[in-house]
Amino acid sequence: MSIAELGSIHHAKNINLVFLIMLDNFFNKLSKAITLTEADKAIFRQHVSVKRLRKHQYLLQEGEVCKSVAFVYKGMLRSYLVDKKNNEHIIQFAPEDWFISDLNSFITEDISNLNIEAVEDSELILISKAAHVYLETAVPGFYKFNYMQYRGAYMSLQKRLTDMFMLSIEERYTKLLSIYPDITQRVPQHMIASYLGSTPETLSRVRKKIFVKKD
Amino acid sequence: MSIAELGSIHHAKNINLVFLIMLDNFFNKLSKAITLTEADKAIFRQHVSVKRLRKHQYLLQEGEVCKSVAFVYKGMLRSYLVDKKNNEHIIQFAPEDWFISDLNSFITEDISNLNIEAVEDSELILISKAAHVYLETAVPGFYKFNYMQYRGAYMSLQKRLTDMFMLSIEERYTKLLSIYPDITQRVPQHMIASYLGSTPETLSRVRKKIFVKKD
DNA sequence: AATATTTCTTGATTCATGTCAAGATATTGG
DNA sequence: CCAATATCTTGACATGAATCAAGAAATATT
Repeated sequence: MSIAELGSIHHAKNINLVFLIMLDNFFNKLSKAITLTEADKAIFRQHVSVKRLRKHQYLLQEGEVCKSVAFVYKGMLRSYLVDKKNNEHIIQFAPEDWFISDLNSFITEDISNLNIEAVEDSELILISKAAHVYLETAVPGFYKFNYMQYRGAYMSLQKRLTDMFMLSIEERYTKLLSIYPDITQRVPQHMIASYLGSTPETLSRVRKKIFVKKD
Repeated sequence: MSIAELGSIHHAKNINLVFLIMLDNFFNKLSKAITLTEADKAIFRQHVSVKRLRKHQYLLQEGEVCKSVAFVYKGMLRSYLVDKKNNEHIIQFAPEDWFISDLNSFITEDISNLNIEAVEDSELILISKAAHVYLETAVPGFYKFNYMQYRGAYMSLQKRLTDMFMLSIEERYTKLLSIYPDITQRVPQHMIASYLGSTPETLSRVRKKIFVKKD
């Protein structure tokens, strides 16, 4: 649903207000890294759209091309892969203020093997490929933002791979608990297990062990 | 050794020539993604240095801050971590035409937990932190190059994590063989095992199994 | 060429974690 | 509020890969 469409339906005023509030969050996120002028914000307003997803609905299913980058205003999404044995492997969680997409598919326009699904009812701001390309030239700060975003994402992923190599499941779990207590509480444990590269049973046993320790 | 220093020692002409040849490789690498003017190249010549490393020498040892990004002109480096049990875990190989550093330490200037070591006698072009910052503004194309470099590195790492989740050691090994036959031949097998998140013994058995299949 | 060092292979054993199954608990929807 | 569904726990067992150890092969060093 683009802003143009929003303007044409009932209660346009309220819905526009919601749209503007959502965008404010988005601008705040960008403003932590770059400076945005009012003119910049106006350009964004014309080039992004919003989308609502109920729990279990998909933003992207494997086999499709990833057509947009999503900024999560409300709710939470997850991206995951399904292997030959039908096991899910979670790549990323994206709660409020995070971005999510299949960058590879988005850039190359190849078919994605990733699923991106709402873990909760969610509200998103979407930036299409065309908009993304346009915005990077129209708003130079956005180019800079993405530069830092990619660099940061690379460094985080490096850390995650390091943890996979260096830490036991127990250590990885307690680390996740301390860094993202929020996510670990909002998401079923079997998804945490999947994110950590383990199984629900094993994580359950790890938790039992941790809680015995603390008593 | 900076170009200025190079100019002041014996056989300056020859050494300068080597320096220029090394830089040409570096410029070719950049030119695959961006356009470099002669003026740009001149700026680079003034802000990068060269370094030779004999096999087993370090570019970076854990506990130090990563002070430069290295472009490998000749030879090969590896970056790796050492865990509590003194096992090495290889993060990256960097043969000719690749870059290597601990990006995290380089950016944040925090102490690195990574070791970067020459696997073969190597010749490098080094870009210091100050030079890197300067070059990104003095040569806008370099900023753009790094944008793409980080984005690409992120996508590659995503694939590697995916492979760790989805593929067996055997599959990961054959995939590595097909994508980087070069690296797998130049490096001892126990390092390949480490890169794949396995042990020398297990990789040896995997290879045996693969070769039996092919007969 | 000879010796030392590194690398690779193979067997025996151990161990962590996955798998399967069943029941308990919690959550959601009519 | 009850039924249906999803989630979590626990036990028994299987299995893949790590570990330990020793010898073979290859490579480097003098």
